[in-house]
Amino acid sequence: MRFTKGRLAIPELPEVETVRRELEPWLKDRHILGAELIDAVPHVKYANLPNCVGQRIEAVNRRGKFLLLPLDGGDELIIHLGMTGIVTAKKPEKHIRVHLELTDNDTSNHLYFQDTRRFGRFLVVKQGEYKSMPTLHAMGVEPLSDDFTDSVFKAVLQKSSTAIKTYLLSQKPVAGVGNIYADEALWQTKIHPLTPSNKVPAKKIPLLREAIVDILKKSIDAQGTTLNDYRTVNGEVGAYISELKAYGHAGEPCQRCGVILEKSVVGGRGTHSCPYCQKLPKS
DNA sequence: CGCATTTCCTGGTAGC
DNA sequence: TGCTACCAGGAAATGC
Repeated sequence: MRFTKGRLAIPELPEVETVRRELEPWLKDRHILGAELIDAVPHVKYANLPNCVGQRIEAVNRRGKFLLLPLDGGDELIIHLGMTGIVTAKKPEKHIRVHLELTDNDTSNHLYFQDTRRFGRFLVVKQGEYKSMPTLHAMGVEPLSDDFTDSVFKAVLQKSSTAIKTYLLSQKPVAGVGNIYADEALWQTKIHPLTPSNKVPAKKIPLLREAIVDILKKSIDAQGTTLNDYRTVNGEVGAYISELKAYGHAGEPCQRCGVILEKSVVGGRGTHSCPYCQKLPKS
């Protein structure tokens, strides 16, 4: 599969972090004056939305791919972009799910959440209470924090025999790794996507950890310098896309060994890997 | 309980 | 050209 013109940029950790940095100066310390649910959507994804009205946004934080906005009344606004979620002050023409009215101190007092494919979430919980959100509740360590060490990563990989690719996507071993970066990190470190997590060779665990960190950091840098408007679907190729070695390159020669890269399905997700470089460990 | 599979949803696109 | 069928994805729900 190739990146075709108009293809959506899937929000992974680097793009969500870019969004967070944009939202912070806009939203921090504003009061929410009104909250309107625009479209008929599964209620659970927009639970308790009216509760945010009257509260002040204390911060704009990120946990994995989730945006967490603590409110001064003890609640927390959670935003997940899913595949197509866009947070914007400019009213979109279609697919608006939420409209917030904010403190009226300039022209940016309206917030719209647009979500074409309805995979996103926009809900209010009591601060830190993620029981209704199993992925967030069981979220692993932040990859860009000092807590993401070799020993921590090794310990969590020992806990599961699930395929390493699937386990990474579960967000349990480390937060924020999506389909693209999972494929990239596994290609980089020559690990077969189906390798049981607890069978990843010990010597490769530090390499995988390092690859995840490096790729995410590099991608954050690329997003920050290349995309002028993170809110829009950008059909042009972003800088990080040109760095991809595996994702989207099935049918092309591996840049390391020249063997044709394969496309497969792992855990129900499109998976790109090199049949020569990425071998399953003998067992 | 743990792991695997299915579901949600819509626009783009391949194929006829 | 117009129609149908299918695919992509993160997280939750369901199945085994």
